[in-house]
Amino acid sequence: MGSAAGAPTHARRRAGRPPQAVLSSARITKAALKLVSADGYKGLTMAALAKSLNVAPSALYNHVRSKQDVLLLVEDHLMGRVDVTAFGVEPWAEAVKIWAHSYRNVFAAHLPLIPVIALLPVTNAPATITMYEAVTKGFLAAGWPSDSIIDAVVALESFIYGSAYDVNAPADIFDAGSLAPQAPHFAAAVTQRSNPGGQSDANAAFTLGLSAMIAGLLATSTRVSDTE
Amino acid sequence: MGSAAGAPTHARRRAGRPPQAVLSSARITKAALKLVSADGYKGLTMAALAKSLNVAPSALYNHVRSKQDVLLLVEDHLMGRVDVTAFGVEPWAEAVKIWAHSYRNVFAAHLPLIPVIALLPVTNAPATITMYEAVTKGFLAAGWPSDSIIDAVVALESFIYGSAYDVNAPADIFDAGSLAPQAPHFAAAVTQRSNPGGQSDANAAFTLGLSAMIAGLLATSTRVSDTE
DNA sequence: ACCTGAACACCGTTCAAGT
DNA sequence: ACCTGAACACCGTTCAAGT
Repeated sequence: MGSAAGAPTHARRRAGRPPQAVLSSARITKAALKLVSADGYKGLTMAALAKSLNVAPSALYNHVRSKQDVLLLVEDHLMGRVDVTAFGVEPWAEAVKIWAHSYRNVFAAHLPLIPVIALLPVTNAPATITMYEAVTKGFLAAGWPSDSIIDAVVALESFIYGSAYDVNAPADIFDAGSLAPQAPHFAAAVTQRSNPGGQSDANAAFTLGLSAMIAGLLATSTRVSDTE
Repeated sequence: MGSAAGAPTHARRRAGRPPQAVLSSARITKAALKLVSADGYKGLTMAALAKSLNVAPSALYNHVRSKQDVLLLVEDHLMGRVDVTAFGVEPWAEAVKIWAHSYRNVFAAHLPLIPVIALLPVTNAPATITMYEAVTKGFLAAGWPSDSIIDAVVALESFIYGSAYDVNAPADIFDAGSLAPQAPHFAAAVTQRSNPGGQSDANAAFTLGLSAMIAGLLATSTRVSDTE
């Protein structure tokens, strides 16, 4: 699909025309990702996107209905980078860990997409649907009852989205400053955190929470069979 | 604190002046909340905020450095609505559930504040620090080792933030549409979800994930004593 | 069908000038 | 110290006009 995106389909037009700027969803997605890589999401404006594609901003609206549509294109592209290969190969708990780590790491670098993933229907997001299909099959193979799979996946995803934010939290996010004397137990707990500051904090909390949720899901589930 | 916000402190000025529009953090917070209640976060602009306070937009910048500061004021105010009263009264697991439900429900109605909570330091956010102090004391009372309390709280919060988004997801978010035939297992799991569509889905996933994480934290913790 | 150019209705923020 | 008024540098989006 989309393989002929670069091929002009109007060869019957007479020659001698100025070269046509052939826009497409694929080219828009690629250009958007390049802008984000260079300048972050503040650099992803419709004007900048159009400029990078050598068209007028209004030309974009022949291919997307809104900037939200552009974000959905980028989101779906990135969902293809989430590693689902462990499902059906590794034991369920291990596969979930690999998937969750990959999922969090991909979107920790794309925080503005989290509301897009969390709130927009998956319709016309093929890579996202493919990801969910692989995950569902992994749960089914582990004997998960099918009426609770989506709830379990949603719970895990909720934790993953929140954890993606946490990756980007500054090291001093829990520094109470001058108000520390009024919250002595909290301030002490922050100080006594295993390795306070830095990204290792986010990893410690993520690993702890993920292990806990996986263990809890295993304990409360009514799975029929198990590949572990 | 802030009790004299409405009282003019320049009584020595001679009379006969036009009435002064006394701005303050408290008045800005209240006006911002009112705008959000009326129109949502799209209605919270610096211009609208200024208008509702009968000042020029530029006047706001004598009290806040940016719109982010306004959002932080609102966030801290709302954090005071999170119910922490169960800590030290109910058993730990029950107290966490009450706190988590309250926390999620407060911010499900204020999604744009989630990046603010997740990424901005708690310095000068007194209600937020007060909330963390109560939670920390609840964990300590349940025998939680102090070097793992913050990680556990961060893990729970990450899940809460993601779940707040999920409350606002449309009922058809997992409708694959025309792509359903390419993801048969996923589409079937969506159909077989206990009560597909509506907000009860979000509640089912939230309850499942929260129970799992609490059970998992209890199982893997090295708590010394326990009030349960 | 797809693009251009101009315009529209906004944003958050700055700053000289007032009192 | 705190406010006004004007301006700045943007945004996303629309639409008549072209080819």
